[in-house]
Amino acid sequence: MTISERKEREKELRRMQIITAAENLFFRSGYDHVSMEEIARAAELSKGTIFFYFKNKETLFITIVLRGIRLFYEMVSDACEKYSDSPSDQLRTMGEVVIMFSREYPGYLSAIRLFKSGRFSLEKQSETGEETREILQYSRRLSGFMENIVREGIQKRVFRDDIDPIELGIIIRMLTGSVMDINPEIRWMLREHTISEEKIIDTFFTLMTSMIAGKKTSDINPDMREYL
Amino acid sequence: MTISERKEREKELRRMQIITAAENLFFRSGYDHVSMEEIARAAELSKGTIFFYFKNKETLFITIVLRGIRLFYEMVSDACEKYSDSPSDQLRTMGEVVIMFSREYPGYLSAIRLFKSGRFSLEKQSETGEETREILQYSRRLSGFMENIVREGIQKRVFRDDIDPIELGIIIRMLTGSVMDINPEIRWMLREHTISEEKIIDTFFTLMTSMIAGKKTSDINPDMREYL
Amino acid sequence: MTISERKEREKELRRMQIITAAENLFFRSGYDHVSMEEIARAAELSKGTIFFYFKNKETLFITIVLRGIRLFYEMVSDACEKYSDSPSDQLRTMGEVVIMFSREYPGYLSAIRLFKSGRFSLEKQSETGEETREILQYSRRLSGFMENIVREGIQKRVFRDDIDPIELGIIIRMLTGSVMDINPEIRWMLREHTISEEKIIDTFFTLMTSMIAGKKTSDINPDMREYL
Amino acid sequence: MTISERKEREKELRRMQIITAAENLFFRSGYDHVSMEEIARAAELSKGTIFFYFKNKETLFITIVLRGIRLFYEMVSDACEKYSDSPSDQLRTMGEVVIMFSREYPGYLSAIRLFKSGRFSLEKQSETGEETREILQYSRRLSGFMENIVREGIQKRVFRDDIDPIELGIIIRMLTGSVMDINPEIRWMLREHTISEEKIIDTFFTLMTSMIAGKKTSDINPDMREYL
DNA sequence: AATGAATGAGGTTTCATTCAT
DNA sequence: CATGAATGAAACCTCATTCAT
Repeated sequence: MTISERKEREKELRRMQIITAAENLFFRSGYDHVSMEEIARAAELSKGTIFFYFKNKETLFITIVLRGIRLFYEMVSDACEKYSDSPSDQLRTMGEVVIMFSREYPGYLSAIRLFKSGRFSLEKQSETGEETREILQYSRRLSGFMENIVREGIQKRVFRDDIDPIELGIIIRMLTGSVMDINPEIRWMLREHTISEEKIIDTFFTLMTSMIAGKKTSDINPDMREYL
Repeated sequence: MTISERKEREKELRRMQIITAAENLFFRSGYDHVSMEEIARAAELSKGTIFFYFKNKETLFITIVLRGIRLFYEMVSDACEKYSDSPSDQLRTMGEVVIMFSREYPGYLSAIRLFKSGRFSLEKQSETGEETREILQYSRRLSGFMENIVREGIQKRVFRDDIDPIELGIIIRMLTGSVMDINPEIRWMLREHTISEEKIIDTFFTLMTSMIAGKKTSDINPDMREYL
Repeated sequence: MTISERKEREKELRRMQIITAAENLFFRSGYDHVSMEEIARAAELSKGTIFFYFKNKETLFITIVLRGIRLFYEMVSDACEKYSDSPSDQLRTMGEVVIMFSREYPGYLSAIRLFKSGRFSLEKQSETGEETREILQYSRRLSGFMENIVREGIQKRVFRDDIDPIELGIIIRMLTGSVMDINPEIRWMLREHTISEEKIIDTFFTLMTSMIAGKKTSDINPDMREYL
Repeated sequence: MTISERKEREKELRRMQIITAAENLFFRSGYDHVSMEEIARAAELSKGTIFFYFKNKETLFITIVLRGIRLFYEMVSDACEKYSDSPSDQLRTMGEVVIMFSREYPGYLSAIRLFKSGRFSLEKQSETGEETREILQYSRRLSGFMENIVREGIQKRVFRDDIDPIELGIIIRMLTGSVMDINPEIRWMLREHTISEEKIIDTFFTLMTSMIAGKKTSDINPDMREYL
């Protein structure tokens, strides 16, 4: 059995070799500016081999997206396990993870963004279905984390309860999204005012926390009682 | 002179004819999936003519981006002129413009996003320089609007003053960006919970306003003190 | 108008240039063993130009098939006009045309055969529809010629009338087909016995004529009267 | 010895397994549209194994052709043994076999036709020599059958003797060939006139028999006397 | 100013065949 | 014997761009 295991391992190695090469190129030049030929050269394999491992350029890319989202998920889920204290802290932790990810792996980030832009969506469902489905799963689980934090925050009366918790959850998601999305323009503004990314993000979370912070119970919207 | 004027007018007309055709196609199918051939057919002109008016496919696209950002700028500046009341209201007004734009002109929005994604950046500077520069100008002016609102808000003591106004401006920009970016995923979540886009956006601005609003220091939630 | 006419003529010339080059290669090596690259080289044009004139390798091939069948049709129709004498003679004339074609243009012949073999049929209907339809038209008209001869032969009581004229027509088509199909094997046999193709074909038509020749009218199958 | 025998048997089994799979695919989709990969999958073996048993895709195909022609030969030779009666009946019998084969094994038929079309001929002689030679042998033996019938028919004075028996033999071969070749076009005509294939073939042989039937001996061509 | 034929580099993909294990 | 990973040549096709008219 060890022999087939070794083969399995080697095959996985080759896959990684290809993925790594492809990642570098995609991250540097963008999906459209990279050819399978280049990927092959970078991986020191033949073009045919690339197509042996990945049916498509698209499939290869989506595999990378999947890797990215999986990585992000691990980071989030690790962080959530450690700090199971106050919802506020969890939220900030989550935000920190988001920022870390967006700084450490900007390539993955823009890959994920391209994937979600609708560029790849529906046509070739059958071919890439496997990975696509998995990506959606992770997305949903990530949403779950967020919702849990919000629900807990409201239950524990540390988050304001005059807002539908679901809406609050969604808005927090939107906001965190905006943090990940520190685009070149913003970056340029920061440079111009010599403000570090760390600083702005810190301020951002300070504001967000204060925004979410709890209110007196007398203000509680009766419709929302059920969530408490 | 009238004869050259007519020619000028006709030339401008042709340009518009092309831009309109290209817009429709780009907005429907995305930059990469539209060929110059198609654009020519849609504009009822020949491929050569397209290249006579636009050096490049890229230049043509950037021209459209410019149109989009100009349109956005007009909307914002119109809105700002009319409602020159309280900074809070101005802010909300601005948000509303943002949302209106993103709903009325989603095509321009994603064109702008693609442009800012770094896909078109540096290589062909010289060729597209003209338009690119203008786009940047509008971007900067838009930032200016925001900064003014924030500055005014702080001066009038309606915005919190415990935050660097520049940072506050940037963060507000980030947040408004996140609203424009109501992506498919968020949209899907909204549908699942039967929450309308209008509702979520209204809530969003309510929250944002409260976040930015000036506070008496005595109101601070003790749990949150550390963040201030 | 002369200017656009000239352009038209030149375009037609290019088409012919390509067709001629492709024909030579297809006839020499067979459809699958010829690449568009080769055709381009042979036509002294770029690959792109070939695809500008012909959407497909398939379309190019079918155009050649159409040329072949058109040529065949002209030959047949010319011959039929000249010799409007006895049906028997018409039949023999037709046979002679068939043989001439199969000897002069064996390339076209096998192209037509490949086309009819079902290799190209249904998948890309829309793309090659135009030519395909025309090919079918010619085929049908050719069948018409044959049917007319047979009908006339029966009416003039020079063909046997104890056979359903429709069946007779079909069989004659099958037989003439077999003449066109003098394949390598048969050819090899002829060489081995030092019999010329002319000789065997002459004999063939002698036999066929005697086979088709009329019978006493008393034998007429009553069911067939209507055709007379 | 039993052990090597078993191995031998198993090897033969594998061969058949491959041939059967390949046949099905070739017959369904045509030589060029079937890949070795597909064959391997269908045979539930690996690609490498296919190449172990058959040097080539071509060799594999030719093996199938050989199978087809062998099968045809068996059918003909069986039929000839049983009905050793009159040459006319033998001829009809032979025709019936031809038709049966073309209806029962259309796949083999078109494989044989492809093989004879010159597609595979000369280049790789050395590699496929063995099978090719055997195919030729069977072909020749089949011709022999035909020639014998004709010779006997003439000797027994039931076939016309005003025709060179060799020529007659060849023509009969051509004709029988035309029956095998009931191509889609003819088939379509038959359907349109609601004539069954059986009917047309019956009529065909009726006509052929009458065509071949004997003449008065006084008409005998003196040159042909030697054959009698 | 307008045309559209011509280009050719580049893209993705397929597949027969080899070979180390 | 059997496997299947690896190869790489060659296939078909697209399209932005140029240029003579």
